[in-house]
Amino acid sequence: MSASTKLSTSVKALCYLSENDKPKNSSEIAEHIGINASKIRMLLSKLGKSGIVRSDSGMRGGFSLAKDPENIHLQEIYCAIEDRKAFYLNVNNTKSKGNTSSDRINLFFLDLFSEVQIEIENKMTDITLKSILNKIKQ
Amino acid sequence: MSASTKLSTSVKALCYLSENDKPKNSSEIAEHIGINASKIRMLLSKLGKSGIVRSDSGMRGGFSLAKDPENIHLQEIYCAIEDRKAFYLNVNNTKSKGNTSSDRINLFFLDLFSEVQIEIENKMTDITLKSILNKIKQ
DNA sequence: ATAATTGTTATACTAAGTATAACAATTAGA
DNA sequence: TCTAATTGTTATACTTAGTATAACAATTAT
Repeated sequence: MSASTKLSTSVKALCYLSENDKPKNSSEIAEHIGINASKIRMLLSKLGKSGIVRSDSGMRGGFSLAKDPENIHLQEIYCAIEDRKAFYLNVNNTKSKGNTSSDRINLFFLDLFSEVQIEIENKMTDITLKSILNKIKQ
Repeated sequence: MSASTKLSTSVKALCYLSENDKPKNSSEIAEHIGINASKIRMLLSKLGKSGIVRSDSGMRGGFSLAKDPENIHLQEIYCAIEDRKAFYLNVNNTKSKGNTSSDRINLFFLDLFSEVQIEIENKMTDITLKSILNKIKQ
């Protein structure tokens, strides 16, 4: 599952949870989104560790939002489900970490991609689950 | 080869060509960059079709820059070597292209990613091969 | 003719992504 | 205490994308 797909899938699950007071189990969420229940559990388990959702094991268990939608930021969701930086881009890393022209071009691109990275992070920090809910509701 | 690796590899090749008046063949370029000659030919062939490099077949053939470094933009290089849009991100596309909440969330992310896309393109349009050469030379 | 070269296709292999299943651990309720 | 429902995690099988290289027809200078 690509980083961007994980992100959109997580948001779908969180939007669904926001519509319900009672906990929803992974099968219900999975069916609503159209994705496998194991996968949704893997994602929501991570969101649980970051304190975005609450999960209860056992009978009558399930998932529910642990915070208000206006206090859940896209950036926070992303960090919860992904280890590496958002939309990480690579350069062809040469063996030498010296100072050849190839090394310096790699550095140039790493800097450029890192700038892009920061811009994306800033953009995501400004977006809350609440604002997404407002945009998508009709 | 990922989009970002193709881009950095192409720039390495173009920088190398800019240092030389005489055409360089794929073996020389490949050895300088530390990559397979076939691969470099695949990339430079595309850059040739976009008029960024000139390629001559046959004995004493090879590759050379077809334009001044100040007239070669990163965006142009990217478009030459890549069909799809830069750093394309996906959402989990549901079967229905209807108007379910999942569909609307997909649209939200497609819009967001498209904004990011435009910002990256603008950034790349401002960067010329000449400016990269200046930055990396010592 | 010959040798060097590009442009393109093909091959073999590895890594990443996708979809799903399996099951121990946990918990509510009979 | 037993049972059924549930999470959290690991495992499996399969498909797709990425990586590295080779092969060879077409082209061209000598």
